[in-house]
Amino acid sequence: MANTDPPGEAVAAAAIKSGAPLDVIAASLRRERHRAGLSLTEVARRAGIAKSTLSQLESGTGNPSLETLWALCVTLDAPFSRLLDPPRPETHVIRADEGPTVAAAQADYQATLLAGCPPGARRDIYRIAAEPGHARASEPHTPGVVEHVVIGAGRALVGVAGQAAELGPGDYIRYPGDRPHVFEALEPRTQAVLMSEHP
Amino acid sequence: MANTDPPGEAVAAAAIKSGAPLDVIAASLRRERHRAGLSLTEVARRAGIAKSTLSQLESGTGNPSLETLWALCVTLDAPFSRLLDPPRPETHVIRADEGPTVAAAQADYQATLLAGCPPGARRDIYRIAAEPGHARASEPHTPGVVEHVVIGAGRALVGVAGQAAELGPGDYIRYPGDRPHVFEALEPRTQAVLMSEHP
DNA sequence: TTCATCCGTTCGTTTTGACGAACGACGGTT
DNA sequence: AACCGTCGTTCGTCAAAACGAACGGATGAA
Repeated sequence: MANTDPPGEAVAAAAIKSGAPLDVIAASLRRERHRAGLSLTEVARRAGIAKSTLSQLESGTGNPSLETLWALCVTLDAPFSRLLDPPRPETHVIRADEGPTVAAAQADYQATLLAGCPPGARRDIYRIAAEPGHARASEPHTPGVVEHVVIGAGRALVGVAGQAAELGPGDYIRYPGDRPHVFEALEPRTQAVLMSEHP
Repeated sequence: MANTDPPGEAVAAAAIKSGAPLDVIAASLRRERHRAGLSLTEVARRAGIAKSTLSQLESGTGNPSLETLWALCVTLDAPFSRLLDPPRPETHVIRADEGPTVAAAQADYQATLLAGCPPGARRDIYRIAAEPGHARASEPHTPGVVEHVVIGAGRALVGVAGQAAELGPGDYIRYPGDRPHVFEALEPRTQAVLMSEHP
């Protein structure tokens, strides 16, 4: 497939002005600077760059070098990724019987997407409801993915295939998601929270 | 505090050669290119940059512009952050009665840190065990924080103070963590998973 | 063997990002 | 009023990033 979109997350790519990282960091630089309560002059001084350079960057004119960007990230105490996505938080409730069901291959395994990967985050949160039966085997995802699971009720065999652990209520496991792994309910009405974290 | 370290995550900063993002991306570019099974010439062609430029970047010589980096990220289908941190995932289990208990102001509210903010992520995962009694009120955290809660057992009143929702097993809520918020158990032995997500 | 590709690196040229000085605007003192 | 300091922008200069052509080496086909 061709890659006409920004890297990172497909969802974020769609949300943000496509293919224009310059405008994005321009806005982000201003935002982060104001968040820190600093003047343009002061930030430029601390970062060791000319304030003219910063001025142009914040106005969207310019194509900063890695060193320049790095210096700004350091002084603004902001990770690189924060300069590439906007924020937005609000309260949202999804009841136990609501929400989009993502995987229902059989009726004995249901994954509900609670919080899909928005711009700025690299994780998906699912609610898992599973019944005993065949194990739910997952193919490896993209490299670097880490999955976190906390059991809410019931028991389940979870983890990398061959090294799966038996978990009960309250138990937590973290394992590499880029290898084959399983989720097998051992008791009826097993519930869990699964977080898939992309690198 | 002074910022003599690379941005992003302090832990990563310590792990990686400090203050030298150039060497890091140099190695990352080679790694990602080989992962994609492409030649230097081919990647340069697809990215629309001179292969001499890419050659110098991969050898650690050079200070790429944002546009150049972006083009490479797109053609390599790699998020920005992947070029700045190495990988490392492993399986880890924390049993229901294990793990560092973070907050136990009273015995009726316990938060256990399951996965602290590692390099590359901006979130903490907690297991909450609470008993009815006084509400657990939290002061606002740093701006932009979002909290996610899924109830595992029992019932609880969760959310921004004044707009809290009553949740039962399987229910999910997401709310801005940078405003005062509460977690009040309504039934004995209430269990939940809480994820605090930093911007 | 010779020829044809492809690989990745090196070198000279051109484009451009970073710099520093100067600018006008604004707000607070004296 | 005049003066001071700081704000953010604009402009000319210079160093450096990106380019394109040519290079030597490895591989495979004629």
